Amino acid sequence: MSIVEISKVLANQTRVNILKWLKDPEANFPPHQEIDHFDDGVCVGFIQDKAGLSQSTISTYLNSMQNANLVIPTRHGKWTYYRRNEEVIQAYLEALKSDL
Amino acid sequence: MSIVEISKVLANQTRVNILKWLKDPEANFPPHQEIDHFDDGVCVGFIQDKAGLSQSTISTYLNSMQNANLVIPTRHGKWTYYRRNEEVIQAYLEALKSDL
DNA sequence: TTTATATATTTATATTTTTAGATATGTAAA
DNA sequence: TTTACATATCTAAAAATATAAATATATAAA
Repeated sequence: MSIVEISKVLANQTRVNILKWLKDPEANFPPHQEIDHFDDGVCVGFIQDKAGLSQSTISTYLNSMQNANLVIPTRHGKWTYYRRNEEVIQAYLEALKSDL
Repeated sequence: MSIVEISKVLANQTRVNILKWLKDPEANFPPHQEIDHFDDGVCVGFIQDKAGLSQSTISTYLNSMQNANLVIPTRHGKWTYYRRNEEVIQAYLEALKSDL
């Protein structure tokens, strides 16, 4: 986990928004139909609709966020759900607080 | 002060390094000759030497950091000294903690 | 075992960032 | 009032990023 790598992810408003939205899926997304919870996060399609960008762009963003370990993907059938990786996010905040 | 704007500054190792170095000028830079303190920060030339990048690059970096209000410039004679803007840095950490 | 759907990957273009050389500007000293 | 020096700005090229269309892949349903 590097400050610079994670800062690069946060240097884009849509990616920051995605992280914020995933803090409270119930408040920010409609209920899933396949499953009745957000335990594994939110499916890509919902995130795409909310962000208003193309499917490929959102997939690329989620991939970069996953590479930085900021989100965790879980596949259920046809869908991939993404949730926040709270430990890494917290570690980043701590690293900033002590290093920066 | 926006999370995205400041994150863009932090998305570069040299700029992060500069902020870190400015936390402890005595430890990271030789003493100034014109003045005998670091109260207003460190002159551009010292930062440039330490970073090992060109003068114009460092000047550009410092300008972008100043635009984000992360550093404060003070001119003394021929020299410009840069110091951290602790309030903005702290506000950024708080914003991240609550928003992110 | 086709077909439909969700997501990922590839390809491509436009924009932004990085970086430095050249030049300009501000200031102090000669 | 030139000159020297510190820093800023301008210009430009290379690299990275943003973004989407097209295509591929994975999975479930028909």
